[in-house]
Amino acid sequence: MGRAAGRPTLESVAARAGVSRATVSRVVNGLAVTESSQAAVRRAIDELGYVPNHAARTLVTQRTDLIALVLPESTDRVFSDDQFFPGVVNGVSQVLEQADKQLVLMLAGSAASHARIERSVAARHVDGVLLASLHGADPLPAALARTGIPVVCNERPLGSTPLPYVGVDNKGGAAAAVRHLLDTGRTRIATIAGPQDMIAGIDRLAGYRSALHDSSRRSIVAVGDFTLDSGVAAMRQLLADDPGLDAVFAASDLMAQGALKALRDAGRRVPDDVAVVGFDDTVIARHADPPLTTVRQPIIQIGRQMARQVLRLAAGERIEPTTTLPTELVVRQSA
Amino acid sequence: MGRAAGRPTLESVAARAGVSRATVSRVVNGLAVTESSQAAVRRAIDELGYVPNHAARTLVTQRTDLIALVLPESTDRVFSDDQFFPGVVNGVSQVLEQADKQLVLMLAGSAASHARIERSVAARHVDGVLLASLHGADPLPAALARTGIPVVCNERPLGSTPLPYVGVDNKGGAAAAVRHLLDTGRTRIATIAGPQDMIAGIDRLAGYRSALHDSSRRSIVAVGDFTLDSGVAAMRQLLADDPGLDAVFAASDLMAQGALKALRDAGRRVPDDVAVVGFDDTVIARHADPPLTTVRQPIIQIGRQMARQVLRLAAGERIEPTTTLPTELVVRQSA
DNA sequence: TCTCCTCCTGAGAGCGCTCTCACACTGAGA
DNA sequence: TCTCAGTGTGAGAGCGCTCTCAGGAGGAGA
Repeated sequence: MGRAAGRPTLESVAARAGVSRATVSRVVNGLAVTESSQAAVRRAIDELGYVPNHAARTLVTQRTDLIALVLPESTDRVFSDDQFFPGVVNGVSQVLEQADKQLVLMLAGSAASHARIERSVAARHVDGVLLASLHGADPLPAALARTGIPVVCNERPLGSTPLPYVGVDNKGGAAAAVRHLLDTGRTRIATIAGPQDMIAGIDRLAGYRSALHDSSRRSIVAVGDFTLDSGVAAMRQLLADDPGLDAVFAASDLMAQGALKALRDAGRRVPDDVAVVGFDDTVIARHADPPLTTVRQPIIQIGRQMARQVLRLAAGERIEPTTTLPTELVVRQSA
Repeated sequence: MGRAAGRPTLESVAARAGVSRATVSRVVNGLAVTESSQAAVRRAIDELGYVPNHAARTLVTQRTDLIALVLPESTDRVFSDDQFFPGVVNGVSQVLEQADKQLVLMLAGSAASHARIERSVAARHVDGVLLASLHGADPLPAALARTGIPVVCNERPLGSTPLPYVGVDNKGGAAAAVRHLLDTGRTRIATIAGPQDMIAGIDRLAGYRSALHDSSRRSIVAVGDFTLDSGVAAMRQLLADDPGLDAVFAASDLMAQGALKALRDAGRRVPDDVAVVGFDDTVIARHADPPLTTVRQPIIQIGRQMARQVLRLAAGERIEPTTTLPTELVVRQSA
């Protein structure tokens, strides 16, 4: 081999094909070139096994072909609770793969990692950022927005920074759940709400309230934090507050599962004594005992749509800043 | 501002601090420099908000500071089943964060993504690769090994390519589970094995067999694929094969949960009629009904150790190619 | 005072790519 | 035959950094 050690470069391909570096670059990037040089270059590329040097390209184009997915939950909780993040990762990764971008995962558990992410984004190590699971007080969205890099959130960010987001119809889904309970003859319908510093928590409670309000029933509310244990605790609380309740809408499947457990412990039968509806439609719901009636949200679609939006922004296109995906009631045996 | 538009460069910092580019570079990289230039440079960096350009640095150093985590499961299944991957991601990300590396997530579902990953790795877009959840026939490990890039696997890869790996004591854990069942007076102990093209499936079955063999009991085996549904099916099969069995060791918590369901459906009480032991100690185990006795594997540790090993390799250090982490029996109510 | 060694510093090359710009070449129209 | 578009191509600069190498300053030893 005449060439020096190491990977082949544009230069060596050009030499072999008998053209200039610029022409090889054109072929690689799909620009206009005569049939004959095209063929010569392609052959040289194959023979040499040439692959463009990503860093060199980034240096001049200012594109990194990297998209960050930032999960600002505490590192320990991110993946352990429900199936939401995995689903989002899945959807995101499908779209990025098609666009030939890579997914950089950043877990923003500690303050230190917060700072690190900000630095990394500000330094344009990535072309865009996907931000999931926002809490109310989180300063990260605003900080990232200030860097001027495209940011797309999962759910409408609380606080004053307007950022494009992809959400689901939490309110409509919750209302549909409550209406289902009303339609099946339930009269004292409680809810286990999610954390009130997250949109999913806030809007699902609002949906519950509005549907109940329409039927002039009174609301019975306990608040959890989307975890199973909090669902157990909240259900106990509700039973203590109103032993006569005959239905409960939980703002997550995990909390619904906790409710099932607490109800079983309290000797209530589901759905005979108390009907239970969850939210999310994760695997948990299908495998619960009894299988859970729940509100499905299209998790993978959320990921896909977030990725599509951030790619459009990164490409300089304008986008509709708000996407709301539909939710759908899935009736199983618990209600 | 005197400087041109865009982010500050080494050049502009140097100008402001009244030193050369080389000196600024030394400060940034922590090399020897006099106190006074040190201070001047640091001030200039602060005032300008300078952050090194990653691409430019990569171009010359040949380091990308990126580590890939490749999950070669089918894209749909990766995250949906158990809590294994999330845990690994968590551990990996903790270590990478400390080392100031970024995590690139690559889901290798389709053949196309396989090819894309190989190309990306061969082109040295990453400094190292972490390979999780290998199946027997997977050609990816060998292909990646050929690129000369550091690769660390989760579990000993099947096939002829010797690669460094971080595994757990599957055999010992399974044996401990079976011994516990024997010690508590069980005599007809079945197993729901995992897929036999994965080390975790193979070794856990081997552990079951060896412990049983030592006590000269006969083995009763059904094979699942680590999913809940397969656990249900396998348990039904086992009950049909041997209605008198009084214990079952499942090679994953998810399959154990499936077994619980099938046992309940068949009217058997757990642990009174049939004792059940799982493997993994995921959240599922704690929340099962009854709470699952299971073999804990230190999932986060696996991730951490994999990351540490790949970083060492990437730094040119030699490593012990094999790490086996201990497993531990956690006794709850199901056995 | 002179030499030698040590330590810090700056100049400059070069990493592999893209992209502008000017030039050559073709064929159409005058 | 000459001009003028129009098209493809090559030369060369430059992206922002690291790193080698030579030179200059300062102190120690003769």
